[in-house]
Amino acid sequence: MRERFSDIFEEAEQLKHRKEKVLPPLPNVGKYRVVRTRFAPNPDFYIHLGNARPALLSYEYAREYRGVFILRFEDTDPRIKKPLPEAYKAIREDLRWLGISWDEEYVQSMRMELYYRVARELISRGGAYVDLCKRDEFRKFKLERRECPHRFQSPNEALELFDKMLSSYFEEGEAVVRVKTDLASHDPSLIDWVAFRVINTTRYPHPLTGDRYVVWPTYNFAAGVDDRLMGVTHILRGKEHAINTLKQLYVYRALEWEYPEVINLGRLKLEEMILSKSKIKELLKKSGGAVEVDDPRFGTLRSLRRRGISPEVIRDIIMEVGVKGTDATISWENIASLNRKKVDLVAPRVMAVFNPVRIVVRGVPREPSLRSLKLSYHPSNTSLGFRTIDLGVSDDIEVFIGREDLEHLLKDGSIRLMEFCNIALEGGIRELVEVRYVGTDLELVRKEGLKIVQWVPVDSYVKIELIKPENLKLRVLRGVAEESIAEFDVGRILQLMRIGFIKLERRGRDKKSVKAVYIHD
RNA sequence: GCCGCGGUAGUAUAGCCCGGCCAAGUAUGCGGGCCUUUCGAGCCCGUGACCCGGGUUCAAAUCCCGGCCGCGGCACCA
Repeated sequence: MRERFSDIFEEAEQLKHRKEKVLPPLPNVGKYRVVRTRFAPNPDFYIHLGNARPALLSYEYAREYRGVFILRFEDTDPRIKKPLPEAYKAIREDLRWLGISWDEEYVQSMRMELYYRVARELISRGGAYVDLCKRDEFRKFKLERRECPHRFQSPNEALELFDKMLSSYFEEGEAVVRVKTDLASHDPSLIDWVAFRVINTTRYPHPLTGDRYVVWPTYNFAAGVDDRLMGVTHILRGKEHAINTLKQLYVYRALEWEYPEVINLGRLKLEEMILSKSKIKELLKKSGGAVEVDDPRFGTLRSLRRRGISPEVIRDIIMEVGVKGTDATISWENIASLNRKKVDLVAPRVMAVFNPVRIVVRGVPREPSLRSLKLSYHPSNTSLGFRTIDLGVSDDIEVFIGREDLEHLLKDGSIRLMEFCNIALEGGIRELVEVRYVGTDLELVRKEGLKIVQWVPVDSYVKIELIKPENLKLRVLRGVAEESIAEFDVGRILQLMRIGFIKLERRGRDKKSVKAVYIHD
C-alpha cells in the first residue's frame, strides 16, 4: 500500500519536474500519423556527452508525442571507420544508463540487400550511374562543373556495371556509384556524390559480416534510405550534417520520396574534459593499455558514469541546453552543482585524512560515551544509520589529522576533533605532537571559532587511494579513512567530510584498503 | 575562399516566430548574512547580460539592412 503511494508520488514529482522544461513543439507534427525519431550512431567507438544530445532529445520527443524511437547502428565503413565489436553493446548500455529505451533496433550492415535494391531502382530511374573514373579525373570534371563521360550511360548499362561491382569484378577505387545532382552547385562536395564504393573486405573484414559484401553504401545513401524505409518523421542531428540533408534530397527527389523534418543541433563541449573521439583514441593508444575508455578525464558516458555523475543530471543539462543550433560549453561546476544536489541526501559521511600526521591525545576520560563513539552517517537522513568508532581504554589516544589542520592547531593552540572533543596543544612538539583533551563543549568551539577537523584513529584505519582528475592529469592521493568506509559496496557514493564526494571503486579483500574516484566537492 | 547556422551576465539558458506586461526571468559562479560538530547542504540579501552600427515604429532583446565575431561543412568518413 505504502509502496503504491510512494510510486504515485514519485510519478507526480517527475511530471512536475518535466513540466518545468518543456521541449518546443516539433515542426509539422500534424502531417504524420505518428512521430518517429531515431538515434543513429556509428559503432566505431563509445559514445560521449555530445552524442547524448541528439539521442536524448530524439527519445524525449518520441515519448512526448507517444511516437516511436529507433536505434540504428550505422556501420557501413569497414575500412576507415571500422566498427568496434564491443561498441554495439556498449552504446546500448550507455543509452540504457541514460534512461533511454528504444522501440526498434537496426544494424545497417545487416540490411545491405535493401540498399542494393534501392540503388537499382535509383539507377533505373536515371538518378545514379557507375563512375569508372580515377578519383583525380573525376575531381577535375567536378571542379570544371562538367559531366564525366560515365554520366551519359543508359540505366541498363549502369545496372550492368552495378552488377559487375557486386560480383567483385572491380577493385577498390575502380568503380563507384554516383548520385546525379545539380552540376552547377556551389558546393563541390555536393556534386554527384558517391553512394556506393568498393571495399576489399578480404583485407578489411567487417566485424559482423566478414567479407560477404564488397560494395558498401556511404553514409548519405544508407542513412537517407533508412530514414525513409523506417518511416522516420523527424531527424535531430548535429549541425555538421546540414550539408548531408541537401545531398540526400537528390535521392529523395529521384525516387519521389518526401524528406523528413530536420533539426540541426549545435555541439556540446564539456569544460576540462576530452570529448573528441580521435583524441581519446590517440591517448588510449599512446598509453599502451594504461588508460581505459572510462578514464575520468574523458567525456564519454562511461567516464561520466565512472565519475559518479547521475544520468538525471545529464538529462537535465541537455534539456536545459535545449533544441537549437548553438554550441554550448557545459561547465564542470554546473554539472557538479546539480550532481551534488542529487547525491547529497543519500551519501553517507565518513572521515578521511590525506597527508596524515599522528598526534596523541592525553587525558580523555574513560567514559563510555568518549571511548565508543556512535556517529550517524548523515546529519539529516537518519535512514542511512550510524557506525561506531572504538577508541579503546588506554590513557593516550592516537589519531591522524591532516597536515594542514595541524598548522591550525599550532597556530590557534586548540582545535575540535569532529564529533569527538576539543583538544589543546600541550608542551611543545617533540617527536610526536602531544595534545590534551579539554572537553566536548561545542559552545566554546563556536565562541572561539575553533576549526572543526576530521580525524582517523591510528589503531583502526583503512588505507585510501583517491584518484582525482586535475587539469587533464590524474593525481593519486593517498591517505587514511575510518574503518567503516570499507563496509560499503563498490560503486557507492560517499562524502568524505570537508574533502568532497567520492565513488568507491575497489575494496581490498581484507577490508584494509579502498580505492575511490573523486567526484566533486 | 565558398556555403550553412548562430551571437542575452564568468558559464548555460528563458524571452525573439506573434514589438509594449523585459530598467530582462532561472540555474551555476562570485560577495555578504543566517543556520550547521564539513570548506557540504539549506535559507536570505547582493553582484552581473540583450555583439556593433544604422533603419522601421509612439514603442525593438524581439522586425529589416550592413558589419564584426563564433561554430559547422566543403571525403570513395559517419
